[in-house]
Amino acid sequence: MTTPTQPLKLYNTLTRRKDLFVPIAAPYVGLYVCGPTVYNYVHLGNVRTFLTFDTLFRYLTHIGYKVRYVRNITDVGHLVGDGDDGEDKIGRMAKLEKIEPMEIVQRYTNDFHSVTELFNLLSPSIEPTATGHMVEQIEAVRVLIDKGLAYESNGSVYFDILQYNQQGGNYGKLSGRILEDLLNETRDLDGQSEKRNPLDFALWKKAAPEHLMRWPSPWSNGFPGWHLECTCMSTKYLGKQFDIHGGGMDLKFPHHECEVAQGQSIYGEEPARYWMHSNMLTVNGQKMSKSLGNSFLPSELVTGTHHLLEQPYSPMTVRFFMLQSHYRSTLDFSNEALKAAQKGYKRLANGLRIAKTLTYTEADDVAVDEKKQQEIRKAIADFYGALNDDLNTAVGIAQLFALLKYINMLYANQLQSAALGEEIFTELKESFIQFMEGVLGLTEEKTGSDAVLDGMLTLYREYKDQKQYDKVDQVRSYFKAQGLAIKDMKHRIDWAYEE
RNA sequence: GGUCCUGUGGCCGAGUGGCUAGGCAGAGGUCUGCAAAACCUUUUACAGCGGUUCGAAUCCGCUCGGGACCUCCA
Repeated sequence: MTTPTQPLKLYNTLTRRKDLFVPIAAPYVGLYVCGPTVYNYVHLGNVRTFLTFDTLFRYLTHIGYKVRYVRNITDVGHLVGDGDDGEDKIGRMAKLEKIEPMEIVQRYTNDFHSVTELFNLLSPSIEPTATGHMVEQIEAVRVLIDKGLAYESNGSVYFDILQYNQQGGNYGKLSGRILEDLLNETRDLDGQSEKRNPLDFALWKKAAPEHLMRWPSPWSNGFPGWHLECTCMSTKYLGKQFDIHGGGMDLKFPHHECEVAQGQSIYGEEPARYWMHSNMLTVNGQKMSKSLGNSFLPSELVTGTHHLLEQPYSPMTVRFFMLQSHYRSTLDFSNEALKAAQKGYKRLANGLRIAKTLTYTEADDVAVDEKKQQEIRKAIADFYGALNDDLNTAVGIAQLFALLKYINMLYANQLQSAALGEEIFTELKESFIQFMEGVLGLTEEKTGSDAVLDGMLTLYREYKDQKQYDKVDQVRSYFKAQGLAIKDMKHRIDWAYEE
């Protein structure tokens, strides 16, 4: 195991600046990401967050870290509606459809997995579920009560925020909130008599008689609070304190704030050293969310059936589209932007296909082109520089296009491989393939069978030699119908992905 | 209302004090049976006003616009 040498900087929500990433125990890295609540289909906004951390996982691995990537499935505990008197989301769906809660969980977990596969998101090292960690959660509640940081009320247990701060805690430090402000804001909403303070959040909720999902506990038959599962699962698999905790911007408060308070209280240590938050995907400037009804399902995207979509877009097009922006910026979803992304992605995909076929040819009569050598070296170095700078995939992709130029030139015989020298040639080829597939997760989307295409291409060549241009055009149409174009180069004929 | 983010060329989108981001679209060229692809060249910019500075898209202030969180949310 070589020690990673890339100086990676990550924007840390805790410090509000880009911090040099130094793992607790290099080369090992612990990464925890809040996964989906499986009560409905995941939409494209959700995908953006998982894509962000997929990229982080890939890059950390690429530069030599051994990453344990934990991404949970929330299958209980989320409340519906206002405050803590709401119903469990999964339970509510189950009642609506008259099926078992775990059937709901299974259905949407399956859907989630098919979506991650669609977008080429790598599987996490561990994918724990909240229901599978009931014992740990109950134990955590007990510890908090013992420490005087939680209290029972009517069979439910709440985290005592005022007490936490009196004991030296700093509720609000992650999300940048001031406790006094929070208290002022919530004063009016009071009406939740079970709590000592409206800010207190549920660790354990007593289940109402009609509530389907319930577990026995010392306090009541009930279910755990939403924030507790992540605390229990992250620390169980990554330790009391681990390297990186990620999630969507909208989880910063209260979810992650509560996790900090819980972890600090239970273990006496801040749970994560780096907190990362990815920004929202927007539609016409507004956050994409289920509740606003402006969300796209991945399936709608691929088929182009959503009323806001003018055409289908492939998963890799979307992946490329998202990677072209920085993860901390909002990204607006529009047809025009998607169409542009589609063309950009196709060019890169062609480059990938080509790069894999390139071979080095020695030639004594070809002069070495030092300028091009330097440009290639610089593009590769700049790619790392971009990713090291808080995962700037947008700038990274710009470097990919710089490399692409040389790959295309080599392929079209506009540049001899000998002009680069074997070392640079190999670096160019290997880097491009690794950056594309390994780091950015961008792969080719094959549309036809190679054997058939090769056959058609042979025909094309024959017709061309015989100057039967009407037939030639027919073959071209055949390719075009499959989203492919024929490339006529001086030294050879091949096909390429087209829009 | 409180806290915070944001406003870049036709479109998307990087960029935090001086150096061409990039993609898409547009224009011209090389190549070609014609195209396409590829490569080369190229047009359009930093919301407005004021300030700091030798110098600002980049820092500060104000104005206007957009958004997020404060309640479930990736």
